[in-house]
Order: sequence, then structure tokens, then C-alpha cells
Amino acid sequence: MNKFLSLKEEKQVTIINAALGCFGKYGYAKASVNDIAVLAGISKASVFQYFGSKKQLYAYLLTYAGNIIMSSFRQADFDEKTDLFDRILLSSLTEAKTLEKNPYISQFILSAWTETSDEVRDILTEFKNETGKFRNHLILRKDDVSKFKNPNDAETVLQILMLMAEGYAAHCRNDEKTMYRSLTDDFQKMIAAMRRNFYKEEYLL
Amino acid sequence: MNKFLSLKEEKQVTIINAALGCFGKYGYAKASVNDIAVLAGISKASVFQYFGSKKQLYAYLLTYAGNIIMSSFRQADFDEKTDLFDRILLSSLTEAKTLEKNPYISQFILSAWTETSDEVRDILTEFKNETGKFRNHLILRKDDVSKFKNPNDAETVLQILMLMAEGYAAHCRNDEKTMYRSLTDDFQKMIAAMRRNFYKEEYLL
DNA sequence: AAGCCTCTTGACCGAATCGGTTATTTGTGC
DNA sequence: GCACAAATAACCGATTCGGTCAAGAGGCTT
Repeated sequence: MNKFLSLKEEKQVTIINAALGCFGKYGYAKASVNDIAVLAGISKASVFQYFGSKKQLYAYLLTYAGNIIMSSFRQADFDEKTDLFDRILLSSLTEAKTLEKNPYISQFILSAWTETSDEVRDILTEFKNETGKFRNHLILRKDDVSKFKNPNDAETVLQILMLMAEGYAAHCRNDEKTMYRSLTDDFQKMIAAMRRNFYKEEYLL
Repeated sequence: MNKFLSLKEEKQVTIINAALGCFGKYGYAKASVNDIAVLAGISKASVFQYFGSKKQLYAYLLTYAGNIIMSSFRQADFDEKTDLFDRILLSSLTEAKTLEKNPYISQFILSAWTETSDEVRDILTEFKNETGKFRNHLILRKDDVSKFKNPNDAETVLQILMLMAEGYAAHCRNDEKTMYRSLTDDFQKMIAAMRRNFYKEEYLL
């Protein structure tokens, strides 16, 4: 049954990343098992040996990716942070740290949310229900608004930060050679600059 | 020869958008002519009737998309604008206006820059040489820096704006139902808020 | 060396799909 | 009803699809 789990971990990671990359890039229908096998440097037959079928492989990746994302978010306790910028920063750092270790997950999950293939519809709805709850970190709270010099800017700044996060993710995805570390530093600097300029002076620590 | 150009324009647009969308989403190799035909609501045979071959269709789209992008950038004279935020805003508005009319172009061009299929390598290198020059609008000039309350923020703000633009583009791409109009308004509001908070008071309005 | 055992894969299967062609149908003006 | 052009259903050989299977390849014991 679990032929795959008895492989040495490095090989597992290679295969998983190849599969995540192919499914993430092409979607379920257009990603062929042969693509994945070639990218992973193994034979197509081995893929079926390890996972049984294409659908079972996809299901495995869904739970795999879901577990990684959820555990990384769980370990960072967002409710502790009471400041908007702190929550944004923590969220970004958490995500960056996770993606640094597993760069193909975000693309895969993003594609899973827009996947339309009939063959995996059932396992996808299940997946969406389980992970959909982890999106409530970036809400604007009422005690955030009062810290702004102009409270009307709060909503705007939140939108800016959301767009930045999307762009940041897209940037990381397109450009694999990028040093996550330095980009994260830059991101921190940007958020600091935003806070410094938008907040009332009494809230600048 | 030019069977396609004698079609009524609405049908041309439908077919072009279907093709741009498929190639943009899947890449040259994985996008099949049948996908495009079905998405456009015509028969596969018609596609070959209009364009001759898959490669010729791709080549047509390249020049089509290249012309639209380049002409839209040419009509907006960036050198006229001497302020960083004005240039950013103009660039965004120009791009948004173009994408509103032709929402599949950005995805297609983005994918063309990472296309690796041997079959279209020759026409792609040609395309890249012609369009590569149109990326020099968002540079930071020295007279921008002095307008900031803290000149060190200038570089950071530029990075924020670049990330926002990427996120903005990604947002538009993923979410076809989004009203470009309202998003553009929001984007303007964000840029205005940034300028209002980062600039010295004497440079406001 | 021989036998055994696990892991891997080249070769193969029928079915589907690929890019591309052709013959028939469909629509249209007269 | 007829002629002509536009569109497509049906088809072509070739390739690729998801999936199977029996023949290696490499190690371990004897």
C-alpha cells in the first residue's frame, strides 16, 4: 500500500515537488503522469507503483499541501497579535518561511482552487471545506482604524497590503532563484515604512 | 490567405480571446487547437481554415498582442510626467484600459516570455527582441527622491508600487468577473493615499 | 556462484487526443 | 431551385493518454 512512504525522504521530496509543479502549472487534466515522471527523473511506471493512479496521486498532494499550510499557520498564533501591521507581517513571514522550504506548494494550492476537472471534483470540494477557514487573518479590526492619522486610509492600506502580498507571492513563484531571505527583509522594510507614515505618532512605538 | 480578417469583428475577437486564453493558461504545447475551438464556439476545422496551422495561429497572436501593448504604451507619453506617482498612475491606467478591452493579453504575453516549446522558439526570440524595450517607465529619478519626507523611503515605496502592480495584475488575471473600473478607482485611491502620507507637504497636489 | 527478494523500468495495451485534411452539410443571395 | 461560399462532421495517421506487466538491476543471504 504505502510503497511511497518507504522511499528515502529526498526522493519523496523530488517526486512531490515534480508533481506539485506539474499540477500547479498545467492543472489536473493537462498535467500528464509522464510529465511528472520525467521531471522527477523516474519512470512513469514507478509513479503508478507508488500512488496507484493519477487521481490518487492528486489526492495525496492535496492532503500533503493542506497539512503543511495549515500546520504552518497554526504554529503562528494570529490572535495574539493585536496590530494590523503585526498580523500582516507575521502572516507574510510565516508564508515565506513555508514557501522557502516547499516552493511549489503555493502554485499548486492556487491552481487547486480553480481546478475544474470532473475527475477530481469530489476530493476538491472536501479539500476546500477543510482549508477554507484559514483565510481570516487579514481582516481589519476596529481598533486598527483608530491608529491611522486619517482613519479613512485604513481600508485603503489594507488593500495595498493585500495587493502587495499577491504581488509578493507572484514574484516568488515566477522567479525561483530569488532569495526569499532578502525579499522578506525588503517586505519588512516596506511594512515598516507604511506604518511609520500612516500611523499617528503616538502609535509609533 | 486572410480568411480570418474577413470575418465580422466580434467573431474575430471571440476567437482571438479564446486562443490567447488557452495559450496563456497552458502554454504552446499543452494548449490544443480543439481547446481553442471549443472555447471560441467554432469547429476545429475552422481554426485551421483561418490560420493554416497551430504555429501560424500562435505567430498571429504574438504580433497581435505585441501591437496592442506597444501602441497603448506609445500613446501615453511617459517622459512628459516628471513625478514618480504620476508615472506609476499613468502606467497603471494605461495598462488597465488596455486590459479592460482585451483581458487575455497580459496572461498570454506573460506566458510567452517563459515559453520553452521548440516549435515556436524562432518566432519567440523575434518577438522578445521587439517588445523588450518597453519596460523603462518605472525607474526612480533623482528629482523624485527629494519630494519624500524621508528620502530613504523613495526606494521602498517604489518596491511597494511594483509589488502592488504585480498583485494587481495577478488579481485581474485570476478573477475575470472583477470590474476593472472599480479596481482601477481603488488603485488610484491607494496611490493617492501613498503620496499624501509619504510626500513632504509642499509637494501635495 | 546461486538463489532470492525488492525495487525499478522498458515495452506494451486499448482508448483518447493530437495536428491537420477532406467531403459533406449548412447558410445565403439571386 | 440554384450556385457559391462558409462552416463542420467525419476522418487520417501519428502521438500521447492512463494504466499494466513481465523482464531486468541491484542487493542480501547462503
